[in-house]
Amino acid sequence: MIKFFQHPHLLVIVLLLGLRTTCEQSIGTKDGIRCLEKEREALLRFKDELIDDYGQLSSWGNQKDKEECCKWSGVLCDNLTNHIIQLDLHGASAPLGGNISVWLLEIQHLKYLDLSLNSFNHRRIPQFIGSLGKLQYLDLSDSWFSGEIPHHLGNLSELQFLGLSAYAGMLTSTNLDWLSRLHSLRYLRLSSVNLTMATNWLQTINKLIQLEVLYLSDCHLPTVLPPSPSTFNASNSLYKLDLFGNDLSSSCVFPWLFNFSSGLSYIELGSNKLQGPIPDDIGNLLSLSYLSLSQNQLEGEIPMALGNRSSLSYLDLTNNQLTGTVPDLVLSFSLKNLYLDHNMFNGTVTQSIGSLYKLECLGLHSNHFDDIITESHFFNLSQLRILDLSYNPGISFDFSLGWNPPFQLTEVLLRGCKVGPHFPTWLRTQTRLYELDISNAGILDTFPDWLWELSSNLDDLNVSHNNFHGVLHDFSSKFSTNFRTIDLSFNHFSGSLPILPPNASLLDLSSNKFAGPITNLCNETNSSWSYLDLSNNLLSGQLPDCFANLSNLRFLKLAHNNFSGNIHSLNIRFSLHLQNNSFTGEIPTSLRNCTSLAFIDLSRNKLTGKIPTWMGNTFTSLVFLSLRSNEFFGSIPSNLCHLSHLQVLDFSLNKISGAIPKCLNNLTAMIEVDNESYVSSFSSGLQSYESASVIWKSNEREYINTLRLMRLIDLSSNNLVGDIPAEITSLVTLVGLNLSRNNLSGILPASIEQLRSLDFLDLSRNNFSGGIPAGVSQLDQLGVLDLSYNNLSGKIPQNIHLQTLGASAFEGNPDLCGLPLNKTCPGDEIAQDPKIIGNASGMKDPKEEEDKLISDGFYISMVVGFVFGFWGVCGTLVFNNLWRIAFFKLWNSSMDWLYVKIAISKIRLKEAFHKFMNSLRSRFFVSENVPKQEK
DNA sequence: CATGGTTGGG
Repeated sequence: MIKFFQHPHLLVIVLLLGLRTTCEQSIGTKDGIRCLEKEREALLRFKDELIDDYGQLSSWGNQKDKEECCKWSGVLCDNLTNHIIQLDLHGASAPLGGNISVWLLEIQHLKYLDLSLNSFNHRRIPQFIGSLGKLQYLDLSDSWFSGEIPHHLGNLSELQFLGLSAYAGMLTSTNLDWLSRLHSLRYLRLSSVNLTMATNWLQTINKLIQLEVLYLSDCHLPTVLPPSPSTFNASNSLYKLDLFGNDLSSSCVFPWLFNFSSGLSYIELGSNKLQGPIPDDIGNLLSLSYLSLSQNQLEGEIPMALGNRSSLSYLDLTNNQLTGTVPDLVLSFSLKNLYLDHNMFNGTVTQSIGSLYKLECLGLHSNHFDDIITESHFFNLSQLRILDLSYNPGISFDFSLGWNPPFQLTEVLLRGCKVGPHFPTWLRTQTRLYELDISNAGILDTFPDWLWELSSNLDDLNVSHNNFHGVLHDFSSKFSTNFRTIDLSFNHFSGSLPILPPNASLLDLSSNKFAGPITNLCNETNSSWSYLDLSNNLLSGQLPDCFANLSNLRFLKLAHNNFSGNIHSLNIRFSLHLQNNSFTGEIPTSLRNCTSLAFIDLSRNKLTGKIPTWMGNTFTSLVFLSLRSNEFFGSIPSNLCHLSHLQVLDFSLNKISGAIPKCLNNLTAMIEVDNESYVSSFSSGLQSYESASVIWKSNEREYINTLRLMRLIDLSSNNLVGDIPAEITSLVTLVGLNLSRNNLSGILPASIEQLRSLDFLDLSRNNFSGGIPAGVSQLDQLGVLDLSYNNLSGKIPQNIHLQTLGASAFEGNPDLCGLPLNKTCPGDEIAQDPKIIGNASGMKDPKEEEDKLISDGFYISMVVGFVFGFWGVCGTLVFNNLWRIAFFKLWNSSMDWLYVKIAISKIRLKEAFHKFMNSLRSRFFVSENVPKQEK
């Protein structure tokens, strides 16, 4: 009662309602109107507090012609009593907002209430909904409610259907006791409700003995031990169970699962932490038609008990560590979908698959199957639509030249299989294709012209990493209007650049032998193009004017060609790579409009002029800026210090003069561990296309994954004067600093010891004087130090790490003394300990030199970055083929690099880390070419 | 029965 008085408006409403009820005959129609006046009144008041931007409730009103509320949209009245029994106000196409008024309580006979897919702006679910005691159906899913689910819903004892799924854990329930009172519940959906604290979830579910359908995906369910069989009282009616994405273990899930009688027909357990073998008991689930155990850590073979059951039509075991052959017995004739991708299966699976005459989708991607596939394998598979045999290096094909397959495929994915040497002619019969990937498939052939006109639905075409040669003819009039991606990269295509589909978004023609000008790019208005990579070809001439019209272009990569002339009229959103061409003139002012650029590489051209001051104010998201090896002059504008996301600044090999700006400490990305701008580009997926070449310790290398950890300032080989501003030493995450080959002078700042992440420090060939600050010996991540050819004096700090860097780091400073130089300081004894000093002559053995390419410190920090970065992006990649492939490529290249690194590393960390990396690698990308681990 | 959204339906 006290609570009641805290809400005086409730009192008023109840009094009003009471008055009406007594004054009114509830049954009987007036002028053929069935609608009960008090219910109409309540609905109008209910509507008053809603926001109906889309006019979903425009039929609700108090005008004379709208009197019949039983005809209002979403309203259903009972045929006999005329009471409103159903309100279907789901907002799939026209979401409602605002507030859910307590006037709803006046619709006391309501059995069905659907408010799903609306937009209630983080409001709480009203407690009073628990007072609509006649409700049998309640759906509040995905309506932007947030907070704790009110336990009052537990009063709805007639409820059979309850949908409360939420967006990304906006709703929580810390204790599910309220749920156990809903004895009539047949359907329950709490997907994405945060149930971290609901340790009683399993007990609660077990009390719902009428339950038929249960969705608990992405709920953060805590792992609990299943109840002991004596207390177990599970529903016999459950037939559909979805526990996707909960990190549940085998010991939690399986014992529980197998206590249900044989009625379960749909089991989704993907993305959990199921480990060990698939239990034989799975064979007791006699009604099983859908089983997904994907994305777990299951090992061992497919149990025979799963074998040949007439009901199974969908089996997904992808992304586990399953081994062995796939026995014929397991392959049920009723299977329509069979996904075994990313496991370690071997043997010949394909013969038995040939009898699965209902098969529509077959995924065997990334296994170790060994087989020669012939026409007879496919004889019965007339329903097949999707065929993915990618990354089974042991699979090859033997089809007769005129083979006419019994199926019409929509997806053909044969990446990394032995398809070649000739282009598979049977594809010519497949006229419904929308995705074709025959990349890296050993094809040595010319490109078949008919492919361009094969299917009007072709979306994605990837023939990269083969040996295609010859000229591509102009088939622009035959292009599929659906083209999204075309990847012809890493082949030997020659001749002039073909006319490209105007509606595609990703076009990669890089690493071929296309030659000559690219003026025919401008034949169309290519406003859909988002990614254009023509790098590593023999293209030349000036850039055509049309680039400014490519209004959606995020990536433009023209690097490593022979383009010349001025760069003009560009309109790029994210990444611009023009390095290694012969561009002349100044940085174009049109770049001022490209304010969202994150990567600019103009290195190795013949560009000139002053570095524009507007750059610092324009590119607020810039991460990478290289003007290396051009003919820029003038001083470094201090405006550049506004580039707070900048990680790589490379102005080396120019004619830049003046002093180093003191404000460099404003480059905050070089202070912070994680760069917001970079991380956001990473999570948007853009990053998976990005790479950048960095000169790292005299070697050019392509940084892809690890780029996000790189922090580099390279101003070497210019005409800079003055001293090193102490401000630069506040860039504490800086990994590389190269100021060599300038005319810098003064003493080295003592605060240099703050640069604890520094792996590479080159100050050689300047006029620095004074002593080497003792703090340099604190830089224990340093892999390369070069202070040679200055006027430094005094004693080299005696520190084991510094001395192992070699004498060459200090030579050319006549007044320096002490180890590792051969020159003893005045008054010092010669006290060499060969074990510590090693080769004091300054000569390093080549192996050691290689080791320092990337020092241990950078390598460790990469691991840290990897752990954080990888997981964030992996989930989105797994399901998007394009990104997945791109990422996979990057992954492999970075892994190769790591293995090289590890092989030559002398650190103890090696073993532990190696295990860790291997477990990751085998879990997610069980793939070929895993280098042997060193003992 | 109840799978669509400003997000996955694996």
